[in-house]
Amino acid sequence: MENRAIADIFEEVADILDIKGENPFRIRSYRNAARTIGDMPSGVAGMIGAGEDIEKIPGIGKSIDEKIREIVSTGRLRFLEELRAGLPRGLTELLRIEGLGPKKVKLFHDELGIDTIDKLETAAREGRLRELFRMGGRSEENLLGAIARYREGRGRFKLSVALDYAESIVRYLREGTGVRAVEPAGSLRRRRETVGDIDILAICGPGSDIMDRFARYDAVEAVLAHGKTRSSARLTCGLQVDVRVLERESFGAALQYFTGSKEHNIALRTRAVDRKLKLSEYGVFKGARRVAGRSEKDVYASLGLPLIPPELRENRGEIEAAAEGRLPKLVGPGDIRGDLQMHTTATDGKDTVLDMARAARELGYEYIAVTEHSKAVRVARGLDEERLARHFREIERAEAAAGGIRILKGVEVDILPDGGLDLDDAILERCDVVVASVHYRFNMPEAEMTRRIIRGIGNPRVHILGHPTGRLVLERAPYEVDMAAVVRAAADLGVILEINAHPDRLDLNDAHARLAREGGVRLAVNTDAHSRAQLELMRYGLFVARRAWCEAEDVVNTYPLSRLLAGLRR
DNA sequence: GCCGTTTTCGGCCCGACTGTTTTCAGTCG
Repeated sequence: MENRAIADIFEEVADILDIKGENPFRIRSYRNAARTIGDMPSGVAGMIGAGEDIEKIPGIGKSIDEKIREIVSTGRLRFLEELRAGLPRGLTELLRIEGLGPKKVKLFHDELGIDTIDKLETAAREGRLRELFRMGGRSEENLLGAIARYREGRGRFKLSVALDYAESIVRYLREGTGVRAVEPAGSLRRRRETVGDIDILAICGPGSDIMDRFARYDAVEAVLAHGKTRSSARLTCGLQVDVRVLERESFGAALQYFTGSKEHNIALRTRAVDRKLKLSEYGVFKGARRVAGRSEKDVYASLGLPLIPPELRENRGEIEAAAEGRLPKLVGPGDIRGDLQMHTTATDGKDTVLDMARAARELGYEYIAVTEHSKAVRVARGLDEERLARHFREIERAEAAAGGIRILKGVEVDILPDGGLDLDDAILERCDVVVASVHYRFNMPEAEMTRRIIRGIGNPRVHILGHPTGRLVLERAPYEVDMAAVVRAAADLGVILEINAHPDRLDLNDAHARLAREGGVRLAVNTDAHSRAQLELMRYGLFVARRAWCEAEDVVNTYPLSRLLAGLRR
């Protein structure tokens, strides 16, 4: 039984208790437990099998411990089945509609028998909802809009898309009159792989035109709200952007608050309460007196903490680590000395080896590895043994011509369905860097895919496992693979796992990368660039590495060339 | 339901906004 499945069961329990109007703190306990289990890197089922004490995990007490054991041993939870018996299945789905919470779901169900989204839509269209207590025509309109958005299923955007817009809007707003500061916040600032909307905070002097200026931004499709302190607009791409104007005295507290995550903020406010303080978006208060708020650093300091990097603010142990002075020194762009996966005109890349090498040198790199596809990747005109050998001579010529950068001879060899590799050992022996990846036959059962990958990296010529789950952000689910088993194998074999920096891949994701790091596996952050310009996508991979708590030491392409090469030989 | 440097009971994060009201419940982040 997967952690995800156990977490989903507790989420459903919480949803039903919510609709039933149960004690909100009891409900929160179930939601906390769901999140804790969903985030855990190792399988709860396995831990129980190994005799570990689940009840020791914070947020899991006697009752939930017993329920987890029941789920793991029987695959079911009687408590949930009893709860379900009391109400129609569609009711919990109604909670997913924006603006609809447990109270209204219950009201609609009790008064009008609404238990599906279709019935809700009909009732709203027929104007029957406005008959109910505290409901009106406006509420019906809003619900119809929310239903439409829910059905469209949109709402999240890739970080790269949102970041491009956010950076452009921030630059644009900073040029306005009377604008003192503009900073993006939200999940964007935490560098989550997808974001739902963009939050921008500003400090303005008197007579500032910032809100009018924002409304005139050329990608704005519709202004949804236009006030003195908060404006909201939808861009033509569908992204919603909120701009808030704040007082300088509370800017740090607001930046902290709007950066989140919600879970991090709740934990932080609890810490404030423990210290007889109150934390809100306006500052840290002792009674009525503000003791911090101007900068984020002050806010954290007033709670006895160093500044916690935004990427870590997920309430996944960062507050405890900060309190104990063991926050990681996160890897950053300045640490990167090279890039270990890229493609050129020899296969499906747009630029030559020499162009790529010169562009990498411009970025200040000491080395790159050129890693063409192998022959199994037909669409990319992948190389066979003979063409790869000829390609190595081109690499040598390019290295001489580029001057001052080492071009490692590499390949991205396919891991075939049976776990064999797509090229002879003899040619792989001649490579400085062998990346092994899966590119087709994704729909295997988990056990088979896990065996395939572990056998693939078991070939001692392989140095790096490329994009280890094959997912494409918001487009293609990862293939089914037991990542904990792959991490154990990589640790035993000394194989490096890749964080593919391409913003469409970001694979490994943050949770898996952290699992790898904690399992003693080293990582490589590679762009998989197919053009010179794409070499600059490195930052997205670094965002993932940072969210995974990685330091420079965890990432092999921060090493000087000699250390890198010494570490690659197996 | 969980938790404990106010420790086995009595707490549990905070404030704004919306739409409906004439004083506020529900929802959101």
